[in-house]
Amino acid sequence: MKSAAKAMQAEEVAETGAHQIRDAIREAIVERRLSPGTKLSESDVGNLFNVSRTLARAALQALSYEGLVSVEKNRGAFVAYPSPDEARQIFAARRLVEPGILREAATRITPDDIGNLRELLREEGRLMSERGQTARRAEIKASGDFHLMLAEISGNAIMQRFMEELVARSSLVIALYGQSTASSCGHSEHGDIISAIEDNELDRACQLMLHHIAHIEADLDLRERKSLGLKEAFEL
Amino acid sequence: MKSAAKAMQAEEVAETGAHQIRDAIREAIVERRLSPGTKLSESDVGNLFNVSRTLARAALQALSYEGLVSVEKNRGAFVAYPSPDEARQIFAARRLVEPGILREAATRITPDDIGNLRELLREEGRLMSERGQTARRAEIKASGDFHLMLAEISGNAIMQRFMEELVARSSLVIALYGQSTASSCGHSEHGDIISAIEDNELDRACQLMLHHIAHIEADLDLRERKSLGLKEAFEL
DNA sequence: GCTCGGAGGATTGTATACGATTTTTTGCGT
DNA sequence: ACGCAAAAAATCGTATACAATCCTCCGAGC
Repeated sequence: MKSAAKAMQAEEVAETGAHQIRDAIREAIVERRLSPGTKLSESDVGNLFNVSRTLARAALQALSYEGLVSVEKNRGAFVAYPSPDEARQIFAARRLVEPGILREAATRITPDDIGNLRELLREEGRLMSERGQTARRAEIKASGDFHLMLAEISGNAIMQRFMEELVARSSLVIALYGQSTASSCGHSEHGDIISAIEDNELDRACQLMLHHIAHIEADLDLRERKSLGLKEAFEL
Repeated sequence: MKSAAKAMQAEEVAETGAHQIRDAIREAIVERRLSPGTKLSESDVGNLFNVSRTLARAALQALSYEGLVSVEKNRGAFVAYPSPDEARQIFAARRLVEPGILREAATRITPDDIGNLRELLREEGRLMSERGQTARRAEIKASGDFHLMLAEISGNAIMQRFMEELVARSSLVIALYGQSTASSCGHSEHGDIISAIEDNELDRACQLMLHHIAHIEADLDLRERKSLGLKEAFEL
């Protein structure tokens, strides 16, 4: 999927250096190697990648447009810490757009695409059975890639980019509010959706997608954690 | 709408200076004072706003994330010149998300909101009957604001931001491919949609929205204009 | 002992400087 | 005159420098 996506999307912005840094940090965030709230100082980022603050800053700026990083004036950049309300909005957005993307994708899907999707699924399953951090991270990415691949198949680069943003932000939300340590994305549900598409049961596929998203959301505990950094943490 | 929108959205990024510049340029693009393809050199932008290239660059960068400006490596930034295919994708995206936004908005809409919408409509109508460039520009903005206000009412800041991007890019597309010099957005159709919402006829409202978008799109001539900058322009 | 205030350090905001790349111009040769 | 090549100008890419702001910590005062 990576090469295909890059190819059709045209390289657009480039911005040489900042691009790589942005992608590297985004990947770290999505794979949850960077936790929400972590400070990303411009100097540190610059030193880490051996570039000047100029580029580090540009990368952080870019990530803030995607909602993965929040920069506070004169205070610095932090890995985004989505509020429960933001989390709800992210999933509401996904419920709103994913059925539409699915419908669009279904009208253009080729046997090749289905092959690729099933391939991705197998990979996902394989990772699920493996142990270890790296496998867990790869699994997180793979489960998101399923949704992204559908967006890619839909042929609409704009919706694809939007979905990339939503999936990435979802990863943050799950990191923050997810309860089950299990897979972030019901694996079997992905397969069911593909099957429904194959069988040309569009409406059912959409229903499954909605259920799937609701499933992910149901695993969240979206109560305001007011950090209780006050004395409440010790009283009682 | 402006103050309400600002208030609920939280100021987020700030980035002080670049923010203003970005907004100013975006407004100029959306109101079509800047034509697609116009070069926006960093120095010129900087001089124009009396800031350094650093901030000018940041603003252009930001606009490129919104798809309003395309920056080409080592060549500079230009007001985006959406291809016919891009144009189709923009409207496909709108058809995909606007009904959903409308549904969401309908469940939360208050009498106050309806009042504001009707107010906006009256303003739009007033501008339509006026002559002159400034009136035309204000009308363009007002017709877009109708869609944006619905997104705002929906209460989903993420969808709202996405719609802002789509509406802005639509303006570029219409500037490039629009045929009728008339209003870019069927004025009466907006009113019909509000009425349908008021009457609680949700499905009809969505249908009207889809027709409305199709209407706008139908006014476009999306044939590849290969600029015919060659001799073809004079042969024959 | 606690609070308030200020010096010091750290970090961001913005400007400027310099090297790299592209575009334009100029001038030579044919 | 035309075309091509090299120099000049313009513009971007990145680094560095300086100013402004914020945070920390220490000391004076109550």
